[in-house]
Amino acid sequence: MLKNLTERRKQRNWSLQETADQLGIAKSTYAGYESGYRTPSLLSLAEIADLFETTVDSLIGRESTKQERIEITDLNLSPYQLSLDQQLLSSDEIIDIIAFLRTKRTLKSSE
Amino acid sequence: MLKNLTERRKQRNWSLQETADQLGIAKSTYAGYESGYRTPSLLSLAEIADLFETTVDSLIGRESTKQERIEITDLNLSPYQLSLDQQLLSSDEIIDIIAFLRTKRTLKSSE
DNA sequence: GAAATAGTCCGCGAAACGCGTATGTCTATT
DNA sequence: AATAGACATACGCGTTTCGCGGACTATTTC
Repeated sequence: MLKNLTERRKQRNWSLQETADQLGIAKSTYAGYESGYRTPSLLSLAEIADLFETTVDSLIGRESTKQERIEITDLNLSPYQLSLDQQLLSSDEIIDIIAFLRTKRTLKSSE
Repeated sequence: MLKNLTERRKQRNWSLQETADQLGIAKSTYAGYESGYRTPSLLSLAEIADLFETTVDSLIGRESTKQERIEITDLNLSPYQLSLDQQLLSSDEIIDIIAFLRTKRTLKSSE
């Protein structure tokens, strides 16, 4: 069940047919998504998100977790960049931090 | 095709079986997602995103245009927490990082 | 009212899913 | 060498769900 799909479309004054045409699918298919009778393929879902300028997470109603955990080793896979004193951390600095922290944690655990 | 699914799992040192168990699906099903041979249902996809603490958009490779900058000195004011190897950084560790990096930067700039 | 437009519902054939099972690889043990 | 266990990969089946075209209904326009 996609969230607010009808509202998004109506805000743009698009008909079911116009919207379906833009997505390259049948009108009845698109209508099925709005009514919840059908679930789009992932590809279609991404296209719908593009068309309505939103995220897939938003369309499927996934709440953004309040306290978001960022794994330092995954930084390059994430949409985040760390900075210190307004200066972005270089990848070398990130590597240094990882090594530094791991060393500290090893020493700490052997006490 | 889900992005970096294998890498995400391996970083957590989970086997295919463990991961599938957490998701409540068959191992071969989960393996199919990693290899790209199968596409999960939306419900499963949301669960996978939850498990790996990421967004569906990220999993399907929709680029988030936001490259969000996180200032380390402001971490306690932000909705983010940093972790290393799945273990949250303590406030002492954050302080250590700040000191460590500032020292490195000072040395670097005096060369 | 008639015609055009927009929205809803249905059932079919095709596609894709989740599953259990079989097989392969690697490591450790006997 | 043979065996066992853990993990990963591949396959094919039955079931489910999809996208589609078209029929039908509702709304708008003239």
